[in-house]
Amino acid sequence: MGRQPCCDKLGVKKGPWTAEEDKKLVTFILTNGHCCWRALPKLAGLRRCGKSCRLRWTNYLRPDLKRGLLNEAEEQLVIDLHARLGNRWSKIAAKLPGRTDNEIKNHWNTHIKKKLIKMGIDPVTHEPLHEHVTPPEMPTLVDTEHQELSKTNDNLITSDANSSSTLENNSTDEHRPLGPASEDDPLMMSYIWSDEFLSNVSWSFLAQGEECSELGFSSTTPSEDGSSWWLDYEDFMNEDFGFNCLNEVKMETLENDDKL
DNA sequence: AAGAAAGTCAACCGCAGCCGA
DNA sequence: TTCGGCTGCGGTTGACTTTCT
Repeated sequence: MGRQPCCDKLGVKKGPWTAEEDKKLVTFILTNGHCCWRALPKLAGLRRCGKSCRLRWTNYLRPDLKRGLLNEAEEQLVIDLHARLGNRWSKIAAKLPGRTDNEIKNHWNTHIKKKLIKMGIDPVTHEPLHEHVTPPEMPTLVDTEHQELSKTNDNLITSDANSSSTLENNSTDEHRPLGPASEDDPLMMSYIWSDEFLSNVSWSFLAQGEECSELGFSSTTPSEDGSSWWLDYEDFMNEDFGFNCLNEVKMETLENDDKL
């Protein structure tokens, strides 16, 4: 017998998401929120399982996500948190605004792990791998790491409002994108955050409002300009997700809109 | 230029925990 | 208290890209 599959396997698509699917998912969530992931694909017209939708949204489509590699401050924070929490990636991700557990996990496995090993530190225990091995970097990290990290972490963890800017300021990557439509993003993301798409979202607000009320979702009043859309979206995100960093994203987007 | 090897990361799988009936 | 459904989490896979030979 065994466990019931999370979704009906028949007719459920797997593999990479297409731009069309992304558009459907984003439009639906922006319009309706995610009531329950299991029902969402059907309601959104997607041939995906709810799990897949949730993952796609949380790891890639969420508007508050930072794109690009972790900067040094974030990396140090991950190392410190990993020393305390172990492989609890979601807990670690919770301390890094705009980062996902999957992203951090991948970065840990591909970059940080190797970096630590190279420095003679066991990435699992965070202890020196061999007592007699003291590479040049070792004293720097072992002796000063916790002092520095403590300072860094205090800044990063305790100040929600400043966390993003702190990270940005510490970043060595001058091109780190602030908003979702960054130069690193694929064309689809550019489209999603383009005026064309945003106007389509407004269409969706109008078109699906009736259906939403039938389903018991909260429907948002559509608006014709992008700024108002962001205000609605911000409310939605704050209420449903508790996101605070949208102000930054919003401002960035609005600034870009002004420039265009 | 071409094939192999290594690196990266999006996505999937299955388990654990929570919650309501 | 037990059971079943749902969500979230962490481990893993595999496709794609980049680097090396």
